[in-house]
Amino acid sequence: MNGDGLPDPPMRDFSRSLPMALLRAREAVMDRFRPSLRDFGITEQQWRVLRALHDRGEVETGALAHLCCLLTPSLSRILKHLESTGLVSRRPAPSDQRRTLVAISPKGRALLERRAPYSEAQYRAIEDAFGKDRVDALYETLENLHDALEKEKS
Amino acid sequence: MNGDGLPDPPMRDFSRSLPMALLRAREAVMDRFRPSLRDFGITEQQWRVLRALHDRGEVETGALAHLCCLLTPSLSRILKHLESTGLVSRRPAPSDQRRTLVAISPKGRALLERRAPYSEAQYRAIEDAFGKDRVDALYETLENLHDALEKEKS
DNA sequence: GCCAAACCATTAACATGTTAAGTAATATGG
DNA sequence: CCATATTACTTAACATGTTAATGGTTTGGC
Repeated sequence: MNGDGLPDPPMRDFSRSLPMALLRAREAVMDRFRPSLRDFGITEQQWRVLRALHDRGEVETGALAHLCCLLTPSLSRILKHLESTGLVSRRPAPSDQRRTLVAISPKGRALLERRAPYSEAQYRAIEDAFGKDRVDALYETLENLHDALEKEKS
Repeated sequence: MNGDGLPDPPMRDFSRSLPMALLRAREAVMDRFRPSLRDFGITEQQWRVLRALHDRGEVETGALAHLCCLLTPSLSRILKHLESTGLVSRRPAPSDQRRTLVAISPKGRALLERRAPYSEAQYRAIEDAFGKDRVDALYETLENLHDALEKEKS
């Protein structure tokens, strides 16, 4: 009871956890990509960083974190690692010494282009297994959910 | 070029990453739940464990990991922590000394029941923002995607 | 120009994710 | 029975997730 004379609403079934449902689906997808990531000796997050820099060119750390869906403390460590292995380079922004500009190196670009076909092959396998139209619809649903929840934060 | 005289297919746009789309949506959802988790001093993963044990009673470690979408090394550390704070108890299975049975304690159940209303309130807010029918449809899509990708592993 | 506030990145500390190796108990073939 | 393989869980090692604190930079008001 909760003071109004009515019982508390029952706790939802454990199977109806939205974070778990999203996580489970994501893990099923990642299972397809992990083998080639492992073969190329990089992590999922490192791949995201290389991928973003390849598309966008030189990017500030904060913007890069947002693009890759990483928190800046995580990105800070990841960049330290990628820089030490020569896959990216960093330099302070000329106009604002607080900011750091990050760019992919030729070595990083080469790694990206070697793995890309393996990644694309898995995307095709996923579309074959689930249907390209359903995958496209899922992208849209997920973006709409994200937007609906972000909007409320104002 | 790749040997057949045709150019490699272009790399997909960075915005079309299924792992990232699932992660972004999940983060938007988790942003709603993190404040109360923090207030009650437990992590998302610890909550999942308590939630599963509340529903299922005494469960073996391996089965618990599967239920909570955790890897067994992670669960091993989580259980050590939950046991040290008195929220769960462990005992060897009588029939097979390799197996460990885990159960929620009264203290764990009390914590669960105190936080549950905050969790439920956020589920209602999410359904209000996105629509209950669309949330239900998303659960089904995610489960179907999971099943379609798992089926191929045979 | 000066100082407090805001900003950007990093570091710190603890918890979990991921893969590989280790340990103890049980099942299995001979 | 016994040696072996298999199973269930734990440890280990390294990378990331999460929150708080730190340390330079810049901005804005004065």
